[in-house]
Amino acid sequence: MRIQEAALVLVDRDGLEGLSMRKLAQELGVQAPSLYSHYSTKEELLNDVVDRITEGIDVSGFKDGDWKRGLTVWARSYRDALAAHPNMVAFIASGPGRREEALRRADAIHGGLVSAGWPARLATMIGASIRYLVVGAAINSFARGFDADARVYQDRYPNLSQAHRLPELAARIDRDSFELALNAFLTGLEALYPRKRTDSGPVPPGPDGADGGE
Amino acid sequence: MRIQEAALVLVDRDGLEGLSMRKLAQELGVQAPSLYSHYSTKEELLNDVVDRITEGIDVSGFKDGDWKRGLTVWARSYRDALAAHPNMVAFIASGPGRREEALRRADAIHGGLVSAGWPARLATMIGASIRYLVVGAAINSFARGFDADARVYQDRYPNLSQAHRLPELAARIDRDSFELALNAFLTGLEALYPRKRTDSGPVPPGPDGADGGE
DNA sequence: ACCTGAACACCGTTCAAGT
DNA sequence: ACCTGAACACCGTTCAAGT
Repeated sequence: MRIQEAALVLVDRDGLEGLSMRKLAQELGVQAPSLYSHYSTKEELLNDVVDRITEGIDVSGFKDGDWKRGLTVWARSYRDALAAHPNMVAFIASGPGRREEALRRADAIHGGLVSAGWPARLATMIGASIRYLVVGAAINSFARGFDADARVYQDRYPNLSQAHRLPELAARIDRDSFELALNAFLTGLEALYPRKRTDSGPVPPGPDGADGGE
Repeated sequence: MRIQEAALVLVDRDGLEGLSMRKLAQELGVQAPSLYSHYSTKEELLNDVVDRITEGIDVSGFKDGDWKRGLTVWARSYRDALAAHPNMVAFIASGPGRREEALRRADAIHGGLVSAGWPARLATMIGASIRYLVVGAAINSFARGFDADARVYQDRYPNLSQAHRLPELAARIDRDSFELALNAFLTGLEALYPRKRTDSGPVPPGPDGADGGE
């Protein structure tokens, strides 16, 4: 749909609160109420935009029962997808998480972990943990909002030749911190729940019926 | 200030977008423009509310160089502070992080890690990782927004007697996932950077001057 | 120093009416 | 099925004026 694309362009350029139905309509050469012929609400439109972004997330890394690789591929592509549209992160994160594409992918993750031998309850918690890291990293990004705050950093680092390098430094810190967090989490997970290579088959489900629908 | 308290009550009750200057003024028995005698902007008022929430975060757990305990105390009280005001989380997270109380506490964490023997660069990354976990957990909370979505869950779990227990189940999954993530991260951190008990003294700073001001 | 009424430039959304 | 103009009930914020 052309509407979603125009909306995403506007959000990327002007921020989330820079998107109004009137401005979006103008960009499309139309009046604002016309948009309600296609979407019954602004939120519905934004949810479609989120679905479009979510489509780029790669959950196919679970081949051969390699859950560590599956999680790493997922986490990195998830983070990349959010980092590509930083102004959408707050909306994506604060939503109730009931979006179609997100649900489909969450199911794939859960399935990948379970068939790699993790009990359902732990699979749910592991999926949640990775989401914490990805969303937290995307939203707490040091590089994000840097431009708006440039003066503060210049005060801290009065050396001008350093100041103009701060954006790339911030991006590096963000990426390194995320990789450290992901790496340490996966390493710790293996240490806390050691498993023989031979019991990689499916495990009987636990007694808990509700694992959160994650 | 009475204004902040009233604002926080309104946000807790009606959500972040349920707070308007007009409604806040009405709650205080005053007209909206009067508020601008105390705050020059709505955002400035909200930042003060955030500072008030942040005051409850405990960064005092670093005594005796026990960095693992320091981080755990910090992370849990940080999470508790956010969970107490879920409607504020999106604003807290999306902000540029230039708030006074938050900065003071970030400095304390960094100092605690460095005097426990961590190099400055790693200390920055560890602090960022914990923030990812806490903010991600607070914003991706399964319990948050549950009420608004009750029907979806009832469809998934048509058993009524289970349905009314879902809020507590969700809260449990949230807490367990957070504890798993925190525990695995700290365990993995120790595994990736093993250190003798004897070199717990301060370590000479690395060659990198800018660690992000975290 | 604090408050007020009136106003400005915006919002999301509805609705009757047009094609 | 899609679009329009007009309107409704809101916003954050400014400003001259009052005490």
